[in-house]
Amino acid sequence: MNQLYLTMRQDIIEGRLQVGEQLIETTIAQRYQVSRTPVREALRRLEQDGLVERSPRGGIRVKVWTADEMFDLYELRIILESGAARWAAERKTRLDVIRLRQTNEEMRKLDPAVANNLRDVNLAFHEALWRASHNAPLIDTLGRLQRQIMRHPASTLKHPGRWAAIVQEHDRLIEAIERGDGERAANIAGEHMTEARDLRLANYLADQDKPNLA
Amino acid sequence: MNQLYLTMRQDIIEGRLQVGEQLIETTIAQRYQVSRTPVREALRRLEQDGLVERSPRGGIRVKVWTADEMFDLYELRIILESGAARWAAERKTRLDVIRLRQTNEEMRKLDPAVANNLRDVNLAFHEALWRASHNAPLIDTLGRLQRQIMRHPASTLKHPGRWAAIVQEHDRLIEAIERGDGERAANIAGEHMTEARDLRLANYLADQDKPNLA
DNA sequence: CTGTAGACTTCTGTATACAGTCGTGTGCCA
DNA sequence: TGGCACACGACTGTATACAGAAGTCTACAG
Repeated sequence: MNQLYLTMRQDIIEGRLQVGEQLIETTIAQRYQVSRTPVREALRRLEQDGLVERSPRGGIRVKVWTADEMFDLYELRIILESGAARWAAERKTRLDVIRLRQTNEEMRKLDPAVANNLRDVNLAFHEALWRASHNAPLIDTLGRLQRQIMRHPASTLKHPGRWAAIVQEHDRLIEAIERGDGERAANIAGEHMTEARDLRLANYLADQDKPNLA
Repeated sequence: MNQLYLTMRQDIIEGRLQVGEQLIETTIAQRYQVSRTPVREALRRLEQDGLVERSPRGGIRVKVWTADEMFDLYELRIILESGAARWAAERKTRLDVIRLRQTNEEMRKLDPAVANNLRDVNLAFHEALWRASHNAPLIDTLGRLQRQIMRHPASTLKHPGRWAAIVQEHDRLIEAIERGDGERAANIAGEHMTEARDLRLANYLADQDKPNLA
């Protein structure tokens, strides 16, 4: 919908708008060659996305996440992905299963050493999972969360052996969903996200000293 | 912050803006005696709150919830409240426990037959619980969800015996949290919300024929 | 040298005007 | 009489101008 909103969101996610940067409406307007009106709208939406925040002094800045906050985001995501998996097992359609399979097969074909779309295709799998839950507010919430988490480089996918492990876990998850075993699906999804959290946080803590990556 | 946003949100929650009503910017602007600019901002924020939605034709309407969607909202809330209770048990401070106790004692003192602030004080208890989880994204998400659910009259609190039962369940929940028993706290909270869901949906379905309440 | 007051600068909030798009209705032609 | 085209109207998206709040800097006085 809003072109500027999408552009700015991408610019934040991909780091072109620096963390902590003061976002002054007139400056942003000049930068993107539009007037203040669309800038305001974009900023409001980004604020509700949790990608920018108002400082007490009234200014708006690109949100800085501490390690603690990243941990909280992942904790939340763990229970939401578990829930999504459980409901997917209960509510899936045949089309949902096909979509999951197809996306995971795409993932299997990729060579993590050379592919540069690991994050996108992995996200596609999770979106397929969310969708299979057939719970709109849940899908919406997971999307929001994902955008906040995506603010950070997804280097964990390049860890040696990680990609293959992910594809295998996805296999097990699909199988549980197809069998309608909600409990097992929830467990697998929970463990899956817990591993992602631990890897990510190890990464994050290691990067704490390199300010430009944080 | 935004006065108009808050006013409109309240007007939607309390039914002064009718469900399904077409929200045309200029009309709203006249109605609230402001210009279109703040109206646009308020509408965008309400849209992200899920209180209004764009129809494919481009118009914005006050969102209509089907029984299925209400069910989904509650399903989501059940797992989030469970999560909040679990983390509260793990992360609570002494102040959190005091707050929970105090709010529940306030609830105990009320006579559900005559009090007209049942919803507010019950909400205060749950907010205290969320807060005790010390997980900001979770608190944020629960608040958003609550606003969507609040769109509907909370008549379930007036069911005979329901209020006393709620206070007792809260007692058990507080005790589990204080003991640090996350598993038990999560279970109690989950059951608590499940009961709320079932009562609410029974109510909701019974009201389906009375269009003005739906 | 330090504290306070006042003005200037800067930013956000709001109003309004203008442009573009989309749907609908009417009129004309086949 | 039916279909197509053109025009008008209504609504949203965008730009810009104006107002008000708040912070800062400087100057003057104690």
